[in-house]
Amino acid sequence: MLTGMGGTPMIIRNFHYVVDDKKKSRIGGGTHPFYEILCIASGEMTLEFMNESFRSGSRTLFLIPDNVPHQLFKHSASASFWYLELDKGTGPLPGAASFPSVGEAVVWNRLQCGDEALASGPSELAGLIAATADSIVATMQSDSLTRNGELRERIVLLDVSKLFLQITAALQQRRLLIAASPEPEDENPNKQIVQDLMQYMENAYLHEVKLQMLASRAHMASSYLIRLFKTHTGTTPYQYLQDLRMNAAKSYLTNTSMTVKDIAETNGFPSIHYFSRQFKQKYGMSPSQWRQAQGAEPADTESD
DNA sequence: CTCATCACCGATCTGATTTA
DNA sequence: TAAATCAGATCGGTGATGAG
Repeated sequence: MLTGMGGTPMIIRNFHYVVDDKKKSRIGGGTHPFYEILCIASGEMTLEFMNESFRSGSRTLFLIPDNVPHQLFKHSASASFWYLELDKGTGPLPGAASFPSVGEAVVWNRLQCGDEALASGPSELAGLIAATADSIVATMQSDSLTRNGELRERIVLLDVSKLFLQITAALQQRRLLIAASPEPEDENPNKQIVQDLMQYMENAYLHEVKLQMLASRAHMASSYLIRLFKTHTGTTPYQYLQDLRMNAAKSYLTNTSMTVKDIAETNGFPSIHYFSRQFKQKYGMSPSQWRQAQGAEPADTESD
């Protein structure tokens, strides 16, 4: 563990290096309260997360924030990857680093699927990030540190903080590049406001989000905000929020045995009644019927 | 006990209009 | 002409209730 200046420290909950050559395409996923760093070492895989599919090959580093449902699929005959699960704790991270938000993780994961993936990216930061990721896995697998688990954890957590700082720098650099490019759309301050609100909702969708909160955040009337939001995204703020919640809930139905009531509460729905009705409206069947149709395990009394 | 449905009330959305 | 507001329509959110 890493002792900070106050609060509970960040700790490593789990590390695994996986070599998978089985036929099954779905090789992992679910949801858990730990921040996860996932690195594909070889093969081609898809991460499904926040209603997006991120398909990428080897030397890719994905970020999966805590409590965000996700699934991992393999496309090549064999694949190897490692993942590190972190309990965030409440204390500060070394070097004033911070865990990338859900919105930042989405942007980062998108970059991993494009030309700027870890190994092939044009920026030298990509090389530094790859080196830090290599350092993490090397430390976790180091024979000489097996007898001193606490020291190994401290070294890895320092690397994790360093990795987050490097990723933050890469995202900042990316933002500067976008700001400098002459795309007329990005000069529109309203689009920036809408993007800010989308990011805010991606971070806060598990809690109560009121239109009035969004309106005061954007410094405009709620009715005008809805119009603006729809112009840029094709959907309303509330609908966007509901989609985030519904997708998260669907993943819980598939990957856990939690009751529908618990899933509704966990994903920001105000009541099971409302969740159930919305679900049926959207997918044509009740949550429990949908779960059965997916072949997922039925709800039990123990929640996950 | 869990989940689904119904009816009512309030929040959200949209068309019309005004303002700068 | 774009930005902003208003008022009415629509839909989201909640409590009560019943089925399995």
